[in-house]
Order: sequence, then structure tokens, then C-alpha cells
Amino acid sequence: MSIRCRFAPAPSGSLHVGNVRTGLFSWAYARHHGGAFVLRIEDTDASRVTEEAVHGVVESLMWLGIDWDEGPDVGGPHAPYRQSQRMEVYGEHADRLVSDGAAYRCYCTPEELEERRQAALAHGEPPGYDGRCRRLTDAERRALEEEGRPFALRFAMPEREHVVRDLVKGEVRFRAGTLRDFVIMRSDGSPTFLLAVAVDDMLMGITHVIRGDDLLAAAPRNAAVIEALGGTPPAFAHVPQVNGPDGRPLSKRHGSTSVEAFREHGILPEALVNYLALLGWSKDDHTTFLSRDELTAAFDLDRVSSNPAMFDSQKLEWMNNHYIQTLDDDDDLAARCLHFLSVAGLTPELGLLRRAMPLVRERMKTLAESVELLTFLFTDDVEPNEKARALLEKAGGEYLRKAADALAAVEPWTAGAIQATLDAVAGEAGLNRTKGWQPIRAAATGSNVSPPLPESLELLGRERTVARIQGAAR
RNA sequence: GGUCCCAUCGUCUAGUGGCCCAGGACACCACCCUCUCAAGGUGGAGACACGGGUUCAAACCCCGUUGGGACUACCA
Repeated sequence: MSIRCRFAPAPSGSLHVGNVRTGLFSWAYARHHGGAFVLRIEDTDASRVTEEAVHGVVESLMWLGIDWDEGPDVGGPHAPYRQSQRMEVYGEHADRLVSDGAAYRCYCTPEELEERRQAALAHGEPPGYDGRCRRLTDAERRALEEEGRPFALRFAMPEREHVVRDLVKGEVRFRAGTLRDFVIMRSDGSPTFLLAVAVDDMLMGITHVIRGDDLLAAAPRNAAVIEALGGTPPAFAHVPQVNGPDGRPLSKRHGSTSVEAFREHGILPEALVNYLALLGWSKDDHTTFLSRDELTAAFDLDRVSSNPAMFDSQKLEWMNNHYIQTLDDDDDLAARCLHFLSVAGLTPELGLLRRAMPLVRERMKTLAESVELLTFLFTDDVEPNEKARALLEKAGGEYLRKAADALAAVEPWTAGAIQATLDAVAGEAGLNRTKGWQPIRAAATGSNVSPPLPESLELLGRERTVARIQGAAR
């Protein structure tokens, strides 16, 4: 039987990296085994879901290079792939469960439920649903019906031990009686997550459910519903959560942890995928860099770690720098930087930008850093920063004028010739390179930090270089 | 409270009874390289949560403790 995996995000907010990591594992597992990967949008809570949010999920996954065979945009044999469009399906299955005696009408109101929960807590008893409506006599039921009481549909959890053979956690046992009857259909007729997932996974032929371990306790319920419906439950693999710096599972309150945020921060998709792949999974004892293809070739669930991992953005950035360095196509890198320069209000000339790439590629942890590294090339509005001003002041107008004059005469205008001239000017003043060059750097780039000076000046051009140094000399 | 999950350097991890007084990577420190900043090179410091077992032998197996986390909703 061919493997079928799915990723089923709720598009309520943005797709955060913890969530995506789970999707990545699911995708990698499917691809590794030559199976199918399904994207399903979990929007039973339809009110808060916007079209935009769904689009955001699709965008983020595509950017990462995670592709799917069936989904809301591409369709497939089990369409539709948005739960909000499958309400009838859930209704039919809920009815079947009721007529088969696997689910029952629960007339308890939310207020009553809450009251009993509090009472149980006060007596030191477990607070779950007490199963009251499951044990109603026919007469009681009839009375409630005649009252016109609204009801929810509750699944009658078989009262036995439930065992989940999890591919990551191993055999997990839930003692009889600890899993209570749960609502599958709200009194307003809308299905709950617990019904929708089970029905969809069954109908869509999902063979392996790979998801966060916060859903581990949902697995026996999912399986029970599918069994009651006459289906075969999928295999489960519950991967641990990704934690934030505070050691708690990543969520909205950790700030910018969405895929989109990393993209806007100048992280390369191949770096994010690589980093995420190694968060909770390892190929062996030493592999650090993997392409998507290498990942799918090597990935399997038996090497997924069972303990939670903390997200380390420093390591991500280190890895990002590696990918930027190894992106040896200057045009490609320039194109990727262009976006960030544009956002910063610059309009770089493409040829110049491309020629600047060798100077900055090993200096950027993120593409966004290309802005501060290269602004001096794409604007003549260079206002020296504090340290640059100090350097200029210390050097004095005399020195700068001499340097400007010498540079004006450099022929040809190449990094090599420029370097020789800079050395000559510094030497004449009795300065070493550091002391002699820093004022020039400050004048030409407006900063005490820049890409290598002679190469930077070569790109800047003679005219602009000389003008800036003369300007700074006044 | 109950149920369940988890526990190796600060972080991500390798390790499935002897190869481990624990290996790699990020971060950190030092040195080298060096026009600034990076990158790169070399070296260093740094962990098996604790307590009991089992065994000739335990990071690895069992039990307990402690500490994290999840679930316990007409959220997903």
C-alpha cells in the first residue's frame, strides 16, 4: 500500500516554524517513501479564517519548496480540501455514528457542564465529562426532547484501555476511563475538530498522521471514531513541539516566528528547511548540511527525536550565512538582495549590484544585511555615523585632501592600483593600513565598517570616491 | 488534582550494555590570518538531572524522586 501523509494547518494566524517543522517531516516522510502528500486546511472554526490566511499558508509552503499532490488549490480525488467546505460530509458521518449507537445526543448545557466541572474539581475528582446523557433512560430522553432542549452529539468512547502504537513515542497506553466522551457535533450543528480530522483522514486514505505531540491524547479518540465508522485508523507519529527561548512551545506570543517573518528577515528557504530538518531529527552523527533532495532521500521516522527542541535563531543565521556563501551565482544572490534594498528605499543598478556580491556574500548572515553593507554604493546621500565622524576628525582635512588628490590620479581605476595608492598616502603620513585607511573608509562609505576598501572604491568609481573624500575634508 | 509525554555540554544533537573518564555542530574564549567587519584556520572550556536497583560491565535496562511540557473545552 502506498503511503499518504498530510499537513493540516489551521490558517487562523501565520504559519509558525514549529508547525512547519511538523509539516516538513510529514512531507519528507511521504517523499522518502514515494507516497503522496496532501494539504488540508483545518478551518472548521470558519468564522475567523480569511481567504488571505489560506493563501498565506500556500505561499509559505511553496516558498520553502514543500510541494503537495492534493490540496485546496490543486484539487484531487478527495476534494474539497478545506474543512469548511465539507460540512455535509461530517454531518452524514455524525448521523451514522448516532444511528450505530457510537454517539449520542447530549442535552447538557455549557453552563451545566461548567458547574459540574467545578464541583468535581472542588471534590478533587477528575473534571472530564461524566457521561450523564449516555446513561439516560428512554423516558428521560423523551422528556428532554419534548422540552425542546438543544443538544450536541457526543462520541461514546469505548470503555477500555486505549493503546496508540506511535512511531516516535512508542506504545502509549491510556487507562480505561481516562478518555471521556467528547463532543463531535456542536449544538449549532457544526462539527468539532475531533470529528472532522477522523472523517477526513479516513476518507482521504491517510496512512500516516505526523503531527505535534500536543495531539497525542487525541490519537486514541481519532482512532476510535474511525473504527466506529468501519475504517482503519492511520499510523501515528507524534513529534515533539518546538520550543521558544523560554522553553515553552512556540506560539504567537513568541513574536516573529512565522515563516513569513523569517523570509522578510532575509533567511533563505533552503537554510530554513535545512535548519528545521535538523531540529528533532538527525541523519547521522555529523551531517549538518542537507538539500531538500538529500533530506527526502535520508528522512525516516526512526531517527526523529522524542524530546522537544529549542529554536536557536543564532544557529539558523549561521546556517543562512553558509547558504549565502555557497550561493555562488552572483545574479541569483543579487536578485535575492534586490528586494531588501528596494524595501529600504534604494534603487540599485543591477550590474553594480551583481559586481558587489563577491564583496558581501561572506559578510551577510541575512539578506537584509545587504542594505547596511551596500547603501553607500546606491546613494550619494552618505551621512557619516558617529564613529566615522570621529575618524574623519582625527585624520584632518589635510590628510583627506592628499588622499583625494592621489586617488584622482590613479590609473587604471582598479582595486590593485587603488590599494597601492592608499598605501602610498598612508605611508607618506607615517600611518599603517588600519590608521591610514579607516578615514578614507569613513569618508567614502560613511561608516567605520564596510566591505574591503579598495574593492569598494573600485565599485564606487573614481568620481564619487574623490568627491566624497573632498566633501569630508571640508 | 488526574492522564500522558520528555530528561546527554548554554543550545541542536550522536550514542540503543563494553568501541564513551561521552563524538559533532551553533554559541563562547584564546591564538593565527587581516585595511574595518566578516569569513576561514588552530586550540580551549563545557553535559550523561538525582537516588536506588539489574549486570562482570550502564548515558544506554527497571523503579522512584525532581524538573519541564501537553492534554483534561460545544478550541484545534
